[in-house]
Amino acid sequence: MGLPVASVQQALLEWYRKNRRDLPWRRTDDPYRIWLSEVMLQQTRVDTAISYYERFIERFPTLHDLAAADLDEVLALWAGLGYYNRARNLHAAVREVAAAYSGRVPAEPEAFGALPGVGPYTTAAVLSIAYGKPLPAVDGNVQRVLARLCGVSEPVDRASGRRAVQDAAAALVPDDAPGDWNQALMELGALVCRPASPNCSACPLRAWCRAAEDGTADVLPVVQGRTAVRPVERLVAGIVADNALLFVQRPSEGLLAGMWELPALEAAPGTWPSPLARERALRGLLHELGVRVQGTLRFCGRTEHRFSHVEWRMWVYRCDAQGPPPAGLRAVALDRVLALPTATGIKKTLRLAVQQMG
DNA sequence: AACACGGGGAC
DNA sequence: GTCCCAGTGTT
Repeated sequence: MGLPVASVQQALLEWYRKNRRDLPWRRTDDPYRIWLSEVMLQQTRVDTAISYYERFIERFPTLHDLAAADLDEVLALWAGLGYYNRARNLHAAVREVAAAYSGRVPAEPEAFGALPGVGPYTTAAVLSIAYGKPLPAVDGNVQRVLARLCGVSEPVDRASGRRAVQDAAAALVPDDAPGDWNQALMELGALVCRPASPNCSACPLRAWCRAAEDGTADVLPVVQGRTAVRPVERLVAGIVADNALLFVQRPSEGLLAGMWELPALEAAPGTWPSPLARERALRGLLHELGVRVQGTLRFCGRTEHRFSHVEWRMWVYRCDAQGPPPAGLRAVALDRVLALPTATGIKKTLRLAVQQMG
């Protein structure tokens, strides 16, 4: 690699000890809490995760508290954070630790890394921070920092580029303070070696940085690209019966698996080109559900929600119905709807539907 | 190797 | 609008 490893380590660790942010999970040495923070931080910014982490720890202070909890309550605390399989996997993993390891988070990479939701990054991060294991934790920040530091020009989301970064990370991780080192690399990526407009003049590694020398900091890391977002139109039915809104449950697999939402129709853009077409489609849905509609369908408004791979373009309607909720539908009192712990994409439709009731 | 899987903040 | 974040699991 050609890097003076000891000098680089010392420079970055010194910078970290002066510039590290005071984050809640940095005030503990409890492996469970460190693990929770790492799961919440997967594909999630620090600022977003903090309040969720605080609420979670308040409700589940120990691993055993979480293991003893119902999944529904765990998911309710996770609502709005996204990637809900993280919560399911963590809950299952914690139960496994409680049962198979009497509640002690395993310190061996093979055992810990075999738990659901624990991949290579989380294994290295948790075991280095909680147990001092010298494992290189490579996340998006580290990928960017090392691609620039070492001048990796291959795409970092391809095998060759990923391997180059991984090798660099393995060569750099120190034996004595691997947890601080891994966090220092990530902290540098978050505060200085940012995706856009990196602050190279403030960087403790500038003297050794290939990208700074070559002037390529703004083009590294090279990423091949991601798959396009697929647009989907949705007709959403706010059905009011007996002062309550009717909900249906999403399929147990896939996007927002198992969550409750307002009944909806989904199709490719252009399927319902006119108000009449939308109303006719919705009437069909209501009939299928076994809802006895009373009066007219009323348009409440449009809203959009972008996921990582799909975009919902929604029309929200409301109507009144009579009789008890048909099988499979669940009634929620209007004044409780907006307090429901649910995904943001669903919450947007609820706000529209309830707003129009006023 | 490619894709599914949330949501939001920065530009 | 675009990018991408303290990634993992499935196919």
